[in-house]
Amino acid sequence: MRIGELARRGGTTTRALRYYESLGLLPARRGANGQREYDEEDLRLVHEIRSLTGIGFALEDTRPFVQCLREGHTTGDACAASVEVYRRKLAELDDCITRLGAVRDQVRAQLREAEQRSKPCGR
Amino acid sequence: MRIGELARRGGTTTRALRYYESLGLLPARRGANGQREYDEEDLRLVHEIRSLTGIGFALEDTRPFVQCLREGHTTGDACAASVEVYRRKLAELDDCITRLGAVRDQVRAQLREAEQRSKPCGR
DNA sequence: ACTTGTGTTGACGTCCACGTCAAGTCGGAG
DNA sequence: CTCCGACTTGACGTGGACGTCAACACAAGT
Repeated sequence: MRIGELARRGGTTTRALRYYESLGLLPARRGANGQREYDEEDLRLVHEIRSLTGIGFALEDTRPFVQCLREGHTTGDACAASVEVYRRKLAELDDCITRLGAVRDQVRAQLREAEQRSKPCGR
Repeated sequence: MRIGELARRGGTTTRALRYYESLGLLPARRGANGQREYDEEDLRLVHEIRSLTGIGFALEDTRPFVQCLREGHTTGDACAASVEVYRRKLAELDDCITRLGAVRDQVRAQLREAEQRSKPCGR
């Protein structure tokens, strides 16, 4: 299959796929005419990349997962490096959520305070 | 006072202050030699901007607060537009936290699953 | 033969909040 | 006068994940 079909079936764009290739994330075989040639395996890789980035993973973070699939594992997270990324992301997420929660509380407090000042008179 | 002092006292850099000016956020008067001239009022504005961006507000979001102070109010959030930004940010934060929480749970589940697969054999 | 669709590469644009660098100007101290 | 620090402007870089455009080649359908 060519890049257009892979893009459609993978839920992305040809531009993104060429970009992935430029990062060495998704190298492509070339046909006689120089066009990129992909197979069903590549479609799996694209799905893996998309589902991970969709979750909020950076492209670099998807590399171990893709590598893992390419090594023949049935899932991208069957390798230690992928699991490590999970762990790191989880820690990042926890941290981020905690910080955002604190900020939210702070903004909430400021908002209440501002509202109090604006209508301190009856009711 | 000149830009260097304002930067030091405001806890930022001269580069940032010039950038704020380029955005029309913090216009500066100019002395005879063309140098930017600031006063204590500007320092307050800088503090307002810094404390808001420090919380995670975008520079554009600080505009109503700065404007509010410039209109003579004692706090930047004394104006309706500022309060509106509070509300919007609060909603954004809640939304963001919710989504991140869902992602975290998802990653957690995937992690557990991957760990199960890796050592399904006793203990 | 012609058009349409799909492919190719490369380069530049986007968003955000500045950092960094270059080359020059200005004021005051010694 | 010289030197230093502070100031000026402008241009380019950063990171992430592509979007957009140019200019071209190739294949299939009518």
